[in-house]
Amino acid sequence: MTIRSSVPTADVESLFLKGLAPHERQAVIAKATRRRVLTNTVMSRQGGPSDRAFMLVKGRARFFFITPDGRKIILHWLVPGDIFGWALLAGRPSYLVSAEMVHDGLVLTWDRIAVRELSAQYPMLLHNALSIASDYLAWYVSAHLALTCHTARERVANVLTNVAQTIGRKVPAGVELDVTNEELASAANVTLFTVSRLLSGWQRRGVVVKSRGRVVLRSTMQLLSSED
Amino acid sequence: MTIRSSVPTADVESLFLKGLAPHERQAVIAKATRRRVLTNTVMSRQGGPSDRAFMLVKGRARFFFITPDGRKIILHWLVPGDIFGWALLAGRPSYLVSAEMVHDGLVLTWDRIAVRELSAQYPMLLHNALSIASDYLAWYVSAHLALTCHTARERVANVLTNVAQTIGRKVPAGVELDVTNEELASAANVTLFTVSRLLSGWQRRGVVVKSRGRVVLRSTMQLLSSED
DNA sequence: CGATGTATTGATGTGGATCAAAATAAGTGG
DNA sequence: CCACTTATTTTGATCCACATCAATACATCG
Repeated sequence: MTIRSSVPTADVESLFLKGLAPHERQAVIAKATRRRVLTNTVMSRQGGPSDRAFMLVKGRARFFFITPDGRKIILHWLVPGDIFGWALLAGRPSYLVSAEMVHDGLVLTWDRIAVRELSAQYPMLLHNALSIASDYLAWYVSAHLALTCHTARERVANVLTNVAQTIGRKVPAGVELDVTNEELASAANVTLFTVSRLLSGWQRRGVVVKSRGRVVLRSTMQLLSSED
Repeated sequence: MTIRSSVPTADVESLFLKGLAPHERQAVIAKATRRRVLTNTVMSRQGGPSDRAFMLVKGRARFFFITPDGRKIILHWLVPGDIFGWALLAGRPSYLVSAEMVHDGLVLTWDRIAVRELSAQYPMLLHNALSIASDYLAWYVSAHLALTCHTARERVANVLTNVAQTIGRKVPAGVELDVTNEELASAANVTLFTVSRLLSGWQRRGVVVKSRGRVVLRSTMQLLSSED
């Protein structure tokens, strides 16, 4: 009765497990509990006690946080193989941001004890976590850049291309994304209205096709070019 | 001829060396080369090949990066004990941001080989690096928050209090900071003019005292309160 | 069919950037 | 000590990208 027989978790490409031998991966995965999670489930909560680490196996999730005035800021989408909640691995008492499921899926969960044992036994995991952390820092540097010296149009365009790369589906007409205006607005830090106007402009110029809760990107990028 | 006899590097409180026994710290430090560095020296350059890791022993440094349109964005001040350039530790080919000295000081430098050996021998270093990385992520989350939903006044006030905590000197009149308007502007992401106007307002209300290249914070914080 | 969430469109407002010009301060060399 | 240069700061006038507000239209579903 191997793990592989029940779910194909060992097949997932994960940066976190990179450099481990197959039997080591098995050992790491064996220490986790598997759990189905539904859309909108919040796995980690910003400021909440960090007592678990997670790996997304199936489905989609994303990081977000809530501002003091109650707005929701979407940071980053997660795909299978990504880990989150590793505040625990870093010895941090509480989670930095919240993570929620955006489609039904499957996650692996390690508790405090498992994390301690694993990181002691496989230093490679620490190395991989550090490497992932540095990827996030890179993401943040570019987000910082975008916030400080890109226009609203540029930020929305960027979010669209990023989202297309992570959660886009290829369809005959282009790349299809399941996102609402509100989500785009939240990720690009603009208002609903600005997103609506920008998308309308792009649709008029044939760059995108809109429908409720969905956008199809035709050519990936003549989103810029300043005319309306 | 111990390291300690030449410079008191082992006395520096460093999160990076936390949890190591004294003789282990010695071993880690022994693998580094010590170097005096002058003000304005750029230690790591954004996008440049990451072939060294550093620890600041004496003096002040800071992270910054240059935007495509040539503006300089100041991110974070460094104090003795802080490490930087650990893109290397994370296996990242190039530095994420630049780091420059802002006062003369002293740094420890590890080359690629030393870093590889040390991280293999002392997994605790990886753990500490991960912990430091998560501190930076926390900083970035709050910076993101500030950029998206704080006013110019709030951001400048925040920068002032942060800077006061890291590079402030206590003087009878309050806390003295060596910063120019331009530096504050760059860190708070506002223009020189806005900084000037805000500081003037605060000085009129007796919260700060200004002189060229220097600010004295009297009471740490009635910087807010919306009136001019 | 109404009910509810999502998207559009126009009118108006505003925080802070941008531009222009001058004042102040600190250094430099005669 | 003064004339001269260069860096830093100030103050006012103007402008604009985008938020905000208000009203309406469209989709989807039970």
